[in-house]
Amino acid sequence: MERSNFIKTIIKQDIESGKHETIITRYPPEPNGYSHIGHAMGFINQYYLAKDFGGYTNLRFDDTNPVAEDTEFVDGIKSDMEWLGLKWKNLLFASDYFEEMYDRAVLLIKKGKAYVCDLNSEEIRKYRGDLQTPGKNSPFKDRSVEENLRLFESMRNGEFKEGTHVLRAKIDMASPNMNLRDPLLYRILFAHHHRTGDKWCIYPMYDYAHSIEDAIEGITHSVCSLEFENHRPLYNWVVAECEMKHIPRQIEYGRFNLTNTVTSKRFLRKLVEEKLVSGWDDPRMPTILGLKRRGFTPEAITEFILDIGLSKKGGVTEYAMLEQYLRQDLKLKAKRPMAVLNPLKVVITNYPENETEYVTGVWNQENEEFGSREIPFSRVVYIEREDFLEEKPNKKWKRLSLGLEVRLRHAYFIKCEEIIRDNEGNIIELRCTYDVETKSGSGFSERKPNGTIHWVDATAVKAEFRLYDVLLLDNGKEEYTDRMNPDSLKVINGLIESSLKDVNKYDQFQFIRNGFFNVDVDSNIEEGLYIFNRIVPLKSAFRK
RNA sequence: AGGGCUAUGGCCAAGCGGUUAAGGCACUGGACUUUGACUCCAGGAUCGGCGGUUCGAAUCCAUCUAGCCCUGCCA
Repeated sequence: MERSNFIKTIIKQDIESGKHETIITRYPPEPNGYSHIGHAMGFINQYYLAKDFGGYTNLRFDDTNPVAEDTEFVDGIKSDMEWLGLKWKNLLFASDYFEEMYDRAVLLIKKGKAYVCDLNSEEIRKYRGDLQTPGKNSPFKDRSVEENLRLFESMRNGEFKEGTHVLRAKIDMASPNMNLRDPLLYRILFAHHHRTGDKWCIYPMYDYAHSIEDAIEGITHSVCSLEFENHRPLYNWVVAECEMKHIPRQIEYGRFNLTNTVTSKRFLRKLVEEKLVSGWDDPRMPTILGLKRRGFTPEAITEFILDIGLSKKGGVTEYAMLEQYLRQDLKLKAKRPMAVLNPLKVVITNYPENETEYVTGVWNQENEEFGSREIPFSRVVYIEREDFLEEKPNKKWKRLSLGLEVRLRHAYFIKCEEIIRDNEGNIIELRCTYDVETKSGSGFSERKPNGTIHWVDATAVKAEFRLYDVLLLDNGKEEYTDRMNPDSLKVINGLIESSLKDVNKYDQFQFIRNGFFNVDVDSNIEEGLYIFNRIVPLKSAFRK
């Protein structure tokens, strides 16, 4: 069924009524940090909202506050968006419009709609009143147009210190909407801008700048998050009073949240700075950098975001949903080799010594394009420790136990005959026998094994597995700091089948019965250092 | 003299006056299975509460309740 949401409904109506022919949206990040999955939702939605109707999206950096912004983030955000596979029509910057914004501000002054205010920030706050009390007019509100013009030019020319003067819209100090109590339009900032350098020392505020940017670009639907609802009257005021030809429409939707993780910029930075994670690209981070390194795919993320939908109700989506979209996407894309994370040696006593045969394993039975590989099989193999229990615990146990028979996937049935222990009683080896009649593919059907387990042979290669879990626990605590999952990363050493010797970084696999993994960038294949990130475990109906 | 917004099954979310109230995720059964995976079948809501309008309301009106946002020279 076609996805539907309230914004698409609005757009559809606007097209049917002839209000718009081409739909133009924009993704307006501020280049002051790394993007995360919440930002991805923003761009993905902006992109498809336009694309679904044959329109396009602009990527526009909202660089109106030089104090926080930097080119490093511009480049980072661009590459994040490219990785997601989203294409913008125009790459733009708010700073491209500084001159026009200035001219429009002069127009506002001439119309008597804006004035230079000499109050300092504390005074402005006092004059603004509060939620219950109306504000008072600034004593500078009634300056003459000429004086305002002169003062504003002096601001631009750097004749005043920071904080001494601002340009304000003349609206209504008694408005119940705080945003309309003569909001600031320009402030003085002697800061070096990453694109305009030192050309300007006055910078427009968001509400003023954003409206003009949208209008200049002909944005038809300026989609933003809920917290800007109260700003919409100001947005419309600026567009109207600045006499912009094109009138964009701002529409707000509920921002996306995910359980068991954070997208708070402040907290993410804290994680990095306090080394609670290895960096902005730590595979546990919800940053695009982190998701990429973890092995998440742009396709899964996009489908997930699009399926969540858009509404005016800000909700929290369960992390399990994202996981399932990953599995679905990777299912046919990944080969399905075998890896044993926690090896237990098995000696097949009735298999001839010094002999090796090869068994055929299809890479992915649901995607024949991958073909198959030949897996060496001989007297010694390794199985997963947890696939063996001395006694079958219950009728549902589908693994190996003493006296029981299981199939080694792609190979033979083996039967456990004896357990070898060390001095402390730990199981260190299993002695089994195999049945040559039961070879995989032979059509043997005389009896059923107690299950099928994965294994690796003696030529297996050592590998490190990094098993990730959610960053935050649901423990009822308020503070993120108190919700940190101590087990968000477990590193274990195991074995991968030797056919995986020539993998490449970022290659994705489904290790049979263990989950989806990718090759971490920390790997050094040439030197035999194999590191795998668990992208997501397989679902499991197994219960103790 | 506060204002704005939201409320549909555990989560997300369609629905726009007449439908047995879509779908996805989760969960529970069951089938299948050389991955306890995948796949397949089956299972659950009367729509925040109370009134009203209407032949008919999740959809319109009123009111109540709950939650979120707004008093940066941030965006």
